[in-house]
Amino acid sequence: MSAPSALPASPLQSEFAARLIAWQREHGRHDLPWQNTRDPYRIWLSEIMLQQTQVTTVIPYYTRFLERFPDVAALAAAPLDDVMALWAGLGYYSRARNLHRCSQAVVEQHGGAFPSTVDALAELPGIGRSTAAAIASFAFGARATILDGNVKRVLARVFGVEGFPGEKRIENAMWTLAESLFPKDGGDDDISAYTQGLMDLGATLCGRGRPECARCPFASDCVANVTGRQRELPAARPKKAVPTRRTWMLVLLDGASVLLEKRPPAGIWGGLWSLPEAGDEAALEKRARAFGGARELEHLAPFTHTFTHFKLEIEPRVADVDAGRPGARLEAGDSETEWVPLADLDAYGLPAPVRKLLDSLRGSLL
DNA sequence: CAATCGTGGCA
DNA sequence: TTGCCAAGATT
Repeated sequence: MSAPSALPASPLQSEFAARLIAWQREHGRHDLPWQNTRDPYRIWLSEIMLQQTQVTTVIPYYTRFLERFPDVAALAAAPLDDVMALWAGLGYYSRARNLHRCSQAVVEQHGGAFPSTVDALAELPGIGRSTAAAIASFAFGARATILDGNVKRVLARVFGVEGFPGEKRIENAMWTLAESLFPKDGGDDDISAYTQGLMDLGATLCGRGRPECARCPFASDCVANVTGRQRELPAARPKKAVPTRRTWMLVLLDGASVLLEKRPPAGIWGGLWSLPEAGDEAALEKRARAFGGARELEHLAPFTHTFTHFKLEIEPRVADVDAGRPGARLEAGDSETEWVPLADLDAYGLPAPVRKLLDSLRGSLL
């Protein structure tokens, strides 16, 4: 076990864990909904939801999810559509698909009990190295370090790690550093406090905006604080141009029912229900006719939805089913479609902008 | 290994 | 208003 060659040795390395554990016990968070349990199911669920997602966003989803699926067997037995509906709005929907697959793997391959080692956990869908370490350390007291966004920020500042942490070489160095800092001894409670302390320090005192260095247990040793470079560490992500895509969405109404189309299992909004789309006005008119819609498409106000990697300009169109036309209310093509009463939309997993669009429409129609 | 994959909050 | 990115994993 040697210090990472790319990083300078710090006198802090031997004291880091003990100081962090003490700080966590005194000043860390102890009452989040997924704390004060060693149930690997609850811990796993929270860790998956918290991937790239802030605590305040997760809490209501977590509560609802646990009510509906109180244990891994209940989740494994549920239809994927039900899981997607509960996940809708939380984003990164591959997490929900992998969550469902993972629950079934736990039931079918592990007898319904989560494995207790980092390596076995990391074999499961949706569980990578850091999430495996979080679950294993919280639920089973395993001696494995996490490395999430909080830890990267703390390490970059305290130890002065240069370079963008998303870059492979920098991330590798941080894994080595994080492992070298893990407490050499201590029981399960110490390990939990340590792992939680890494997260708490990054999420509370050492946030991205204005770190509260005066309250930090590492203030006197922290490279960023001592050199006044809190704003420059960790290095920012390299900027990239954000491309714009454009899509036409069809709100096809039959009375108080709307036509939904299930999205492909992979790609953006994979596995959610959405509105039928087309790449231009004429193609959407053609699709509307194929579904039994009237010829005239009413224009609604276009709007833009911004993703991390691109902007999507949405051109919404509304049409009614042409009741007098033979073959009205068809379900054409090989895509999966359903007519859904507007009052039942809550049971369907819709993309956030589609949810907003239909909610506003429902308000004006009813 | 760099790109992909959501959404909402906040500076 | 715009930019930035949060308890990352997968391909």
